[in-house]
Amino acid sequence: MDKPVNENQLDQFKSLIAKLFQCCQARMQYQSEKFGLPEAELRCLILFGQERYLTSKGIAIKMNVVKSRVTKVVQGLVKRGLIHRVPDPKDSRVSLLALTADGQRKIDKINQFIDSIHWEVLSRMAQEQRRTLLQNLDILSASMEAVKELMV
Amino acid sequence: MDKPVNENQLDQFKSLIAKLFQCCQARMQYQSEKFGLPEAELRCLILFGQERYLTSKGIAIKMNVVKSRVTKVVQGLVKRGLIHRVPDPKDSRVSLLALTADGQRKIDKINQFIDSIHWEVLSRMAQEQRRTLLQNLDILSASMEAVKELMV
DNA sequence: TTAGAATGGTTCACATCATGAACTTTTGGA
DNA sequence: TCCAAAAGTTCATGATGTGAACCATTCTAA
Repeated sequence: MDKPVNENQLDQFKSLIAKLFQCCQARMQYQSEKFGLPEAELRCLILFGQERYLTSKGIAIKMNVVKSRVTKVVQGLVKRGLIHRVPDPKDSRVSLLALTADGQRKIDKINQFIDSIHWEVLSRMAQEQRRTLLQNLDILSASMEAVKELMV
Repeated sequence: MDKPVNENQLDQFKSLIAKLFQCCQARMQYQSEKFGLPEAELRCLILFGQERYLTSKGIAIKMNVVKSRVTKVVQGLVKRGLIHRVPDPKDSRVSLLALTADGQRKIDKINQFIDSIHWEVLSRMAQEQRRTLLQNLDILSASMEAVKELMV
């Protein structure tokens, strides 16, 4: 009974996704500039919003990046005084990373900015529209996630 | 009358967008691997799907990249035998770039892959769902586009 | 209990992506 | 005709990322 995906839908979909992607990229570039941090360091810093202490390994997993890369990024953030190392009392191989006061302030400002951008996007539509949009995005993201798994 | 954006919606929205973005990124990495081309060269190659001839300048604009970068990318594609240069008869400063037969074959395969991925995502939902999704994405993309303009 | 495997990090070499300045050649306008 | 603008190239620099080699330290199994 269900009609198959047609050409038009496919093309429209491709172009919409491409636009969304570009907007996200532009936002990240902008915010890197605005806060004077390389994109990777900014992405790393944000992780500390969720957890008080992180290890290099943990960061590598969350950032989906190899551990030697994390070494570099963390060095950058330490040099900037945004995070600092504390030795892990349980295991002397690892050092725990945590925000400094400066880092906390920075992260607050960054999160505020990110929220404001997303808020701005949502606020341009009516409440009802927002609700259905989120429903649809949820379905889309599940579908994309599933296809991504096939792709490995 | 309209309720304002609430915390929950905002967080949900942020996380959905982040997921979509990651899926797109993963797809591009995968396809770069699959076709044995650096991401930038692949992105450049695809531009030739729309137009028969491109100049370095035109590529720079479409890729949103500085012209010296284009020089490098084009060199790569020429070295791989996927595109070739023809002198512009009107202006000897510019060389026109065009696909070789190999390049045409490559681009066909790549587009087929891209279509198949997008098709796969869409085909996981019912026709009616697809229709409303596309409508919603259209609204979203317009809104994001508008916010992006504010951001410059 | 102690040798050897596994784990957490660092360093280094390498590749890709990207910018900006300096430069060459050609074009086009005052 | 001369000079500014435009198209490309080259070069120096920096960010992002991988993978291999290497140290410590910790865990495990004979």
